Amino acid sequence: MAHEKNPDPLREFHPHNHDHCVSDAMAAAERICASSGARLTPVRRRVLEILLEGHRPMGAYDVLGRLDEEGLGDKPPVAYRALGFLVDHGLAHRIERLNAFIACPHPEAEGHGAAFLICRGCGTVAEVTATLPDLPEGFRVERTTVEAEGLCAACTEKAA
Amino acid sequence: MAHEKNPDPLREFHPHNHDHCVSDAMAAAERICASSGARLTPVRRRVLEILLEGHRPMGAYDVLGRLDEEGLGDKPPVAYRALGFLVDHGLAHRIERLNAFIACPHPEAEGHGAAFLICRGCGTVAEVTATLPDLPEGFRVERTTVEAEGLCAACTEKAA
DNA sequence: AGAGGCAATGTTATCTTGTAACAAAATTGG
DNA sequence: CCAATTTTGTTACAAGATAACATTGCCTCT
Repeated sequence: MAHEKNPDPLREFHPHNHDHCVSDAMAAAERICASSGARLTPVRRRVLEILLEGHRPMGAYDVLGRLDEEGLGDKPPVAYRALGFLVDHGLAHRIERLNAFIACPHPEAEGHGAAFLICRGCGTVAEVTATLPDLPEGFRVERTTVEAEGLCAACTEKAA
Repeated sequence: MAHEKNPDPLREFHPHNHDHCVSDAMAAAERICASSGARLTPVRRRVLEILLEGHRPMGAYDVLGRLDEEGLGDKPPVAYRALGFLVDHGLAHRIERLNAFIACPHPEAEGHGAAFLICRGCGTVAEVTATLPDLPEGFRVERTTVEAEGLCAACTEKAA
């Protein structure tokens, strides 16, 4: 078999075949856009690749810098629009604590409540699924932001 | 007895005696600072009052505007420093999705995981306690951000 | 009281992040 | 092909946040 259905939820914190992540996620993005009719235009596709290759949260202006190097645009709305598209379609997430964006490693599994583990040592962010516990009744939740900052295993050891 | 230990967790969304919230929270803040040796200086105290009176998330510049009206300062660091102090001491919280700050209604109950319900209809924010579900092992969580955006009961009715 | 140290404030300037608004081009659907 | 819609290009700014350094006030020790 080619790869597991449910890989290590913290693989972001370990060495792993990252090209694999990139190609898998790009293929998933193509499928998602094809089936929903959304248009994965060149800039949008490239921004997704940049996020995937970066493999860490990137600010909108970091992304814009990359686009500029490649002649794909140098004005803020270029980056913000592409990032907005990716977030709207579940292909990327915004990390509120960091004012940054990260590619979604498994966009086809969406609908789940995503949560993010942010290592303050190495800056790595892992996306995990975490259903919120019961909140009080009488409030209709539409979207959640769940982010946990702390230390990954490797950085915990280094700090000890 | 003067008041309940555990009032309606969603009281933010209902009419309630708000002066009561303010005086209770200010008294709690005084106690917390006194016992920890932190100094609740005039600007810090006034910023906390402003947040409590506003009773909703306020941007740093909203707060600064109020301070300016009162001759307490007109430069960004004045507001950011006071807000930073309040957040560090658990007297206020930062709402990441809104780039805004809100007073903590029950600062003496801290240590809990706070979560915020943000109504996109009326802009009201309620703080509730919510313990995060089990995240994967191997990551030491130090701080969490849990924010849920949606509609409160009143705004849900209005929209129907 | 005076001196030294530290916490808090005052101020300047700048940096980062994000968006409104409108014109031009490309794509889609009839 | 034409019209409608979406996407892109661009200008200009709004909003949010902090670095750095000077100054003031507060506490403590002798």
